[in-house]
Amino acid sequence: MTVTSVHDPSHREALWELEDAFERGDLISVFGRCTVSYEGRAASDLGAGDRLLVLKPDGAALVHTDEGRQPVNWQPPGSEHRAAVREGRLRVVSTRTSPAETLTVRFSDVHQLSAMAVTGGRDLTLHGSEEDLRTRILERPELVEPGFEPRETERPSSAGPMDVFGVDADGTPVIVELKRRRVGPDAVGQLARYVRALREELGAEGGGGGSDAGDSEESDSRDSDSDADGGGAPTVRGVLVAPSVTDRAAERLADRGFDHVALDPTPEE
Amino acid sequence: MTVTSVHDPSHREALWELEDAFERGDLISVFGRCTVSYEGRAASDLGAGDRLLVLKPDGAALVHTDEGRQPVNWQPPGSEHRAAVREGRLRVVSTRTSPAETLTVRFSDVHQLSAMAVTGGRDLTLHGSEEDLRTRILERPELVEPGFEPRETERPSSAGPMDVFGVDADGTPVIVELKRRRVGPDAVGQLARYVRALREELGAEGGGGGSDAGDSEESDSRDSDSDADGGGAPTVRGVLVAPSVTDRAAERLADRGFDHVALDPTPEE
DNA sequence: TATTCTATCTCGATG
DNA sequence: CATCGAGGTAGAATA
Repeated sequence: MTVTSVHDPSHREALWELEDAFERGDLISVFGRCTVSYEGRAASDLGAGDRLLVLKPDGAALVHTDEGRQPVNWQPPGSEHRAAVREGRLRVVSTRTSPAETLTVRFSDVHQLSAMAVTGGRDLTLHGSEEDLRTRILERPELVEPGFEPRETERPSSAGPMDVFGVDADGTPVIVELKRRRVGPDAVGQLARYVRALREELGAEGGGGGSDAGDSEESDSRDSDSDADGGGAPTVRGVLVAPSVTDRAAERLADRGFDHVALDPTPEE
Repeated sequence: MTVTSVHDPSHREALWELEDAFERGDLISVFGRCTVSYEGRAASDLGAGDRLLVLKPDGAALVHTDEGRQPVNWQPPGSEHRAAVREGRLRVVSTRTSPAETLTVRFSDVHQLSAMAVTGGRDLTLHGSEEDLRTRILERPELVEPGFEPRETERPSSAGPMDVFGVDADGTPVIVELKRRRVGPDAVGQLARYVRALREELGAEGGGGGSDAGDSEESDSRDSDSDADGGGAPTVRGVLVAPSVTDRAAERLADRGFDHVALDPTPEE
């Protein structure tokens, strides 16, 4: 049988089952009353209570209470689990290095322990991610605007890689920033850095402007005012593609002369 | 007994136990072979495999494989769990609204089902958080620098509340930004926004300068060059308190004339 | 290994 | 309800 399970075991019985399960590489769940302490990147203590301890063969450990999506305490994958009986009580310790951290679970009662050998089915297919959005736009560029032609994805710049780079119907360079969900002002800032970087790049190429284009990501009002269509700086358009934007983000988009295209990562159902 | 547990139940038996456990408000764990599908903020499908399903009385649902700290699929607290047998198979569905999302787990085999009534011990005490760092600095301001006097925490500004605001030995205003761990350039940007906001505020108060101090968070090189000690703008110092900074962040700190104080949230052991 | 960015982030505070 | 920021964020991609 793929599952072993003991109900109200003694602490010693629980220890035997745990060690066997570690040996087999099982996925383990333990119900019991316990205290939990953690020390590592931070430190925490949790008093006695009924909880669910999950131990995975990859080294992950999770302590769950009856509330919340997050475990109340945990240990990341790559940790090592050990179990022992001390003073007649089951104790499970999970440790890892870099950073050094330790999770200790001390049981006063073990109510139920189960272990299962896990096989197969690790291939999750997720739809509706930012990559889906990129795919969708490359297949149907007119969703951005009529006449838009994608030229490159992940085009490098001094401000990092742009999501999509292309030209509009007039041949003007367009930088498209993709977000799979509603965005705040930070996304506009990101787009602004790309636009500024490309303006400097094209300016340097065509005429006088920006030197080696290094670090100053946050200065934007150097060649102020004539942002939208070319004074001294070359024209580069910025388009933010996202399902929606916050009010602040909309203000900033308007300030910068950028456009927003409302688009979901998945076709409307 | 606080725990009920069935080994290799029929799908109908599993359903009965589940419904009883829902009724009692138990914390539930189910081992079994299943497929999982999610639809809501995104969409995903997961083929057949052995997994652990955790159902919480607060509505949270977690599907764990043998790897990773994160569940492969989940539903947040506030969802509603329902169970049924369809075509002879146990099916668990967890739904919530706003946003509308649904998690469906279809079992081909149920290996083990346990349910426990959970009591007590929800009071986690965590040490080493950003708040600990703030407390530590307020108690020992000299850790920032000799002569530093904290005046306010969470002082409001047009760029949001500052972590700690005070004055240095010369009476110069100092903005302190706290981070509990190693920081990148983003934290410097955050600090820069506070400093700029306060300069505008003080400038408007004292003399001519900045108008209504609204949105343009990312322009910084307006009164360039004489940043560090007063040209036209009033002098405001920025100090970043964190255990360490990345190279990029260090460059930016130097550019802005800001200081870095290396400090952990907890006293060295 | 270290850094950067995304996430069905989660979670809490706040307007 | 939306927004904002912290997190022992986790996890992936990248240099």
